[in-house]
Amino acid sequence: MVMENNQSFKEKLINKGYKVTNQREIILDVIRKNEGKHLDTEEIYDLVKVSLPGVGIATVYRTLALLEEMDIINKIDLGAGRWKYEIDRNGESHKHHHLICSVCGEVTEVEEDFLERLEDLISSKYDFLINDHSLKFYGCCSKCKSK
Amino acid sequence: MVMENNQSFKEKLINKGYKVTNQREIILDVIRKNEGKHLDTEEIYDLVKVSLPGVGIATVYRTLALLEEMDIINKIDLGAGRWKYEIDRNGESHKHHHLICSVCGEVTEVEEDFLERLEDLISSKYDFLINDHSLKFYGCCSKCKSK
DNA sequence: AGAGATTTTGATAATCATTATCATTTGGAA
DNA sequence: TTCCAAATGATAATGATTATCAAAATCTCT
Repeated sequence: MVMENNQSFKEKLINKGYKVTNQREIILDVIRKNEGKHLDTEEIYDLVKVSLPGVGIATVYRTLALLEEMDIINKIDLGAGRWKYEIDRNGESHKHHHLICSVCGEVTEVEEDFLERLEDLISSKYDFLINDHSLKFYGCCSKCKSK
Repeated sequence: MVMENNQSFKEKLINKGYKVTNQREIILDVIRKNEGKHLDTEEIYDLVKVSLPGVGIATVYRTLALLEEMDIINKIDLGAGRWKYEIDRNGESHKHHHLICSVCGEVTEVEEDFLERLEDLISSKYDFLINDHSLKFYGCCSKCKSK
């Protein structure tokens, strides 16, 4: 029931005056063990129920909001009403882009950032202070192309 | 009640076997007259009621879906559950980006596209056929900066 | 370890946006 | 003008998320 690298999570909860509960540990564990997939709330709920059959969906919503507030996870908006949760990597989540396959829905991460020059141009031309960006490419992944 | 440049809209409706109604003409007119603003369904509904007090919200939803299907408007996903409708410009809607102010919510269009080189890199490296992209910058607009 | 104060949880009601249903009205061809 | 299919408006249904609240669990203090 207890998993790797959650000592710091426990400490963070205690430091903020929150209580350490089985539900919170298991929900974070499910997100950690499924990095790379893009799970929605219902899918996280189903996976948590494997370890904790009596868990309520409201607890999943509450815990996801808590983890987001604590900067442990980020809610990544994929557009078109789709999103996923992923572990926060020291605020570096904006350093990658997403390829979203319109056929199978697969989401691939592009671990690069070529936008610095464009950001400089835009922030001077539009007098806009850029804090973050989101870049998504929609199309057809290699697997679906070959079918 | 009748407005400029809706001849082609009438023709398109007739060509597709749809009927020309006051509701459809007024809803498209409201969207045309408010280009640049980013209206959601409720705001469009309120503006349509000025000319057509008895209109139902369901008709607004139905007509927006119809206009989208006919490629007359595009639903632009701004992320974080926000979106706007804009007139389709021959499929060139992806040729601009959006600056979204986190303070006042203002949406500014950036009428440029610097992503061609990046698209080439990504499509070869990831074997992904890119049909469209979405690029959004989040931050603070000039008006909010000066406050 | 046990009692007590407080937080968290699970069940479920409430909410909000959107979609479906259906009787009535309307557009447009004959 | 008549007639039928399509469109509309009112409202019920839906689905996702949030709020409520009594019961259970956590953690502090002894």
